[in-house]
Amino acid sequence: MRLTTKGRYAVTAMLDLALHEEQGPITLADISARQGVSISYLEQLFAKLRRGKLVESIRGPGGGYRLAGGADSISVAQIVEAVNDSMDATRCLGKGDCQHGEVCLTHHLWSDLSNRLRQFLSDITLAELVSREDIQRVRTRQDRRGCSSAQQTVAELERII
Amino acid sequence: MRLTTKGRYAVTAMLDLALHEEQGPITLADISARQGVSISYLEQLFAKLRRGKLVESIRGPGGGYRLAGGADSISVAQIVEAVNDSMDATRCLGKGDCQHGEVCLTHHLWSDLSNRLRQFLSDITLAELVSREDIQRVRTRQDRRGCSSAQQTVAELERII
DNA sequence: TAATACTTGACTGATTCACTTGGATATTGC
DNA sequence: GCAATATCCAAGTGAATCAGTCAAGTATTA
Repeated sequence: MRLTTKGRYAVTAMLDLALHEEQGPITLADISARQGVSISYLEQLFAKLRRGKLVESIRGPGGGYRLAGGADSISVAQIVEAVNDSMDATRCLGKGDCQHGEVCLTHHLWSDLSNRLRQFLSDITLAELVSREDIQRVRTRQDRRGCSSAQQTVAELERII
Repeated sequence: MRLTTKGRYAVTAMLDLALHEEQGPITLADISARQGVSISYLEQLFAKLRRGKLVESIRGPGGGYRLAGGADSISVAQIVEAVNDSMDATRCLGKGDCQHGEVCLTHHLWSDLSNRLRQFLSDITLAELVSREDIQRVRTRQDRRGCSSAQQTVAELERII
């Protein structure tokens, strides 16, 4: 399980899709403008998300992308694994070159950790992320700084609801 | 929070250190031989782990590295953050270039997820990883394949105990 | 038929990864 | 003091990945 900025871009884009689900197909141009990622790069990411059956594409005018399933059926782990092609086969697995036992031991410890991390991210769905933040943002709005201001609150909530 | 093979190497090396804690200072040559990572690369990783005060070094013959604190006081999150220098300042934070509100929204959703992940990895200590695996490995020894064989079990357990 | 928007492929500069080389410094045992 | 050990440190390297560009397609709608 690898977690880089690439995965973050993918999750962010999928979140954007989830937030505008009711608006019909979303174009990459929209996501690019809102999230500050180049269209060309989004194309690459969505090609993989499409292969992973996480999004559906509608071609032609009025087309775009939409979530392949409900936001509650798409986990963060799925998104990250879709864009990070081919996780590294962890040395001993498959090749079986852990004669000493020691190599295998710590490898297994890492494997255990990696599985727990994957499970953790599998339990977090897009829907859950969005809904949690919906509640939290209204409650702690006044305490924040930098990203948000009082004027923006209304506009943002309008988009959510 | 970034998670790459670099972080995996670091965690694996620290696990190796925790497993041989009672043997006194462990040399990088030992870790290199056991974990299959080059000494020079380990040097770079341990330079950062040392700066992060996660390990202590003893120079000269008979020297090596040992955990700076107890294995129960060192978390996986600490290790990963020590070797991955400087997490990316997530665009809008600081610069405040999120006029539209939308950029900030999904950014905040990601930030929420990132914090949860960090919390998750902060709760997992080296000691917990090692002890959990100790129990698990004996219990499920027979069910596994590839990495382990019946003959290796005794040798491995001897090293643990 | 023209405009829209996805699809695919090749390519590029920048960065990171994993490693190498070549030293220097500190400590130990003789 | 001297040689062996082992950490420290800096620079550099090939390969891979990142993030983006460019240039063609194809499918759909108005």
